[in-house]
Amino acid sequence: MKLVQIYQCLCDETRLRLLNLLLRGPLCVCHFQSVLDEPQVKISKHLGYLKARGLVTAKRSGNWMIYSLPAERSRTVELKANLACLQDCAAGNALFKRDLARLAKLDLACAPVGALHEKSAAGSGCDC
Amino acid sequence: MKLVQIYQCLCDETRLRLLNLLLRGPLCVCHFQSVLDEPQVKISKHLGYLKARGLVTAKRSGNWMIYSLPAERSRTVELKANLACLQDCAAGNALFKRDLARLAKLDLACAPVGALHEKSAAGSGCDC
DNA sequence: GAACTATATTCCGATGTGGGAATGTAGATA
DNA sequence: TATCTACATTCCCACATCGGAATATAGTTC
Repeated sequence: MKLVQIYQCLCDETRLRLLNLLLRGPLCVCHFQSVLDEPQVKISKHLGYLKARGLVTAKRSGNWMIYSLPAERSRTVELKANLACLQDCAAGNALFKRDLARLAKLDLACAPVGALHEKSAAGSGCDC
Repeated sequence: MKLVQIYQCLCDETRLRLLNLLLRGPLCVCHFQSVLDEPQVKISKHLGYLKARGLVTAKRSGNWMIYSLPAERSRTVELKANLACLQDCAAGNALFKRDLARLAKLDLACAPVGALHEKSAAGSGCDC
């Protein structure tokens, strides 16, 4: 992946917010919708943009699509550096912090950490 | 300056090359033209784009326009972090390294470090 | 002032992007 | 099988961007 393509992925605020959340771990689309409070088509298209360029991966789990950052070991040096930089910058940004706070609440209400939408989990799915 | 605006400035290869050179110090447009080997209008427009968004500053010196990065102290945390990240990434990139090598040759042939196009300098201008 | 140099701007076309409304689809559930 | 849920895709429009050709401008030199 070329460096400029990484920046092209980072040059939209919605995508920055998605990546900021993904830095905390895998998430399904309904989490993004709930945290960002944006229309489904907008979220889905930006996730598709990131996926087409290799900045995120997706796997299906029942009705849900779980998005993740590529595995640490498979990230290029440039991607590692820029994701780390994004995380640093987001730490001082009100909007990004608000998103993380909302995510934390969702995690409590809707999916235990590490068991996103697993059938074996307590609930019958995602009510977020 | 918002974080996303920084990334918008970084999402074009020509602009990345310009900034990579500026990380070494101030330069005039003819240096950029010579190093990048791109048309004058292309260089000038991308410099204008960066200037309009505060990523570079410009001052006139005779016929020449000298472009610089904003003073270290006036850079936001986000800009500092991303310029440092860019410099790291560029260090491992063939094109950016080639640009720097070309710049080094120009510096020898055409302008002593720190005396870019100064009238008090030896030559009568820039022959790059 | 005329000519020249270095750079910026304008005009134009091609292309990409972002957003929303509507529709399609894969899998689960009844 | 029919329906429902979660998500993706298509179609469309508005708009920004990129690039080059041509032109304009600021400052220098003769």
